[in-house]
Amino acid sequence: MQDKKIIVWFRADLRLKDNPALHHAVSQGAIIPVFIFDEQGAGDFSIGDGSKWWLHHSLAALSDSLDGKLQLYRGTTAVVLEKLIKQFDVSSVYWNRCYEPWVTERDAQISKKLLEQGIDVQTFNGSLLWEPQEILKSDGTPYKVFTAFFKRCTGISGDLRIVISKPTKIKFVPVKHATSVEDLQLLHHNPVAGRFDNYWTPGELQAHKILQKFIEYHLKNYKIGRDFPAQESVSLLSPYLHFGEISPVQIWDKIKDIGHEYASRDNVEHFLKELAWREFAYHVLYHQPTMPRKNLQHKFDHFPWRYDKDDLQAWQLGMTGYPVVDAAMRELFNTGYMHNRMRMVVASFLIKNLMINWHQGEDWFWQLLVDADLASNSFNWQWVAGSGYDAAPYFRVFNPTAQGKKFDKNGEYTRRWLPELAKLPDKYLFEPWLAPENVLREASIVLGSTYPKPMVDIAKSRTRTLGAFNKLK
DNA sequence: TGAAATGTTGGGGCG
DNA sequence: ACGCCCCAACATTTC
Repeated sequence: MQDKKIIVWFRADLRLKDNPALHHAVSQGAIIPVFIFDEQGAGDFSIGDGSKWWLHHSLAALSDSLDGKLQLYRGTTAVVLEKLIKQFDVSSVYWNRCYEPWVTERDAQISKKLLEQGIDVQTFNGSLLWEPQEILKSDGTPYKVFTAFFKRCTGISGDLRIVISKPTKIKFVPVKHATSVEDLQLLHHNPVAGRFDNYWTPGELQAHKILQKFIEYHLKNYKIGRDFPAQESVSLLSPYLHFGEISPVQIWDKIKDIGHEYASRDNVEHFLKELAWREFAYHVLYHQPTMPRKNLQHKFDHFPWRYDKDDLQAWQLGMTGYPVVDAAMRELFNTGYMHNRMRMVVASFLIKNLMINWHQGEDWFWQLLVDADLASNSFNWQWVAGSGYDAAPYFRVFNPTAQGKKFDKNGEYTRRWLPELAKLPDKYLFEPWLAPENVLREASIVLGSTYPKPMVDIAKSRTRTLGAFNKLK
């Protein structure tokens, strides 16, 4: 009997190990592995420069691991698939599910059309621990509070699927197709290309190396260490997770029973909880598809945001005059990544000191982050803004100076990204405007010239925003 | 996964 | 010895 021909449609699952769609396809016939670059329908959230950069390298890595058999296309997904199906007499299309509203909508249409044509369509869960449609409160409504969500999910954690190993042998349908990763032009006119090259190695292989390194050296101090941006105490797995170079099931499985020789229980559980926050973001996005643009708490709809292009740009480029904020924004600009605590600090500054709409920050992050993820990004911006369901209270405002003194005590992180302040003593590093003339001169700093003066008064701007908030009630 | 404002306590200086 | 004040240190409340 002739082999069944199955298209494995790669999306946010750019890996061979623990890939349900690939695994099932390989066990049932010969495959055509396909990736289609198609951003039609993404609206305001078509792929950003940072993600494009990562995707390029990630696809190159996947293509290598598939012996160059990955078929790459640029175009309308439905059209590409149908053409392939006709050309190669394909019987089945398998893929792992995605959860962005525009993607689920498109995929539902594609699935319907293919089924009507008698094509066998099978979709799988490859990207989440707990899929949103399966987790509901006893009253049938989605969760709005993390703790309850977490309790429910971990209560049924025995239901997590077993990690699937890499297919031992893959049979490919012979396909002649010349499009290479370069032809997708993901690095074409991409301003971050080159800039990010020094910091990352995308790909499945590296994802596992990084996880291993994290477990060996950093997990033991995760709970406390994760607050200090100069330390390497965080996993750095977020971009790998976003593109599916590693799955949350693989990570969860590897971490959950870690022995005491590597890390204590509270460190392990704290890390697992962070994975669960990602799940919660997907849960809320799935059930509330307007999350990327609409306040989850509607009373925020009447908030009198300022729109000031220059202020926004000063924030974007790390020229606010607050060293901790600027260091973090430069880290983002140069690497496509920002440490978690710093994300909270810069978001708080934009929203609560500059009083600029969280959408502006969301967009800038979306453009640059290599781990830009619709669910996590919009969820967390709403978290900081206070407009989310289970969000930080609105009045929680970070003070960049205090955050620096607390979490970057010896200025290692701040100096790393702000070389122009490198020679400033610790005492004034987080508030250079207080430094005496001679200290500034010693450090070769001219405020307003080599480094900006603070663009707002922290106390006054905080009061202004809190006042505006109080009027909403 | 805050920070500022306000309240309380207790030790030491001093008349 | 005692009361009073000051203020640091910590706790609580408020935004």
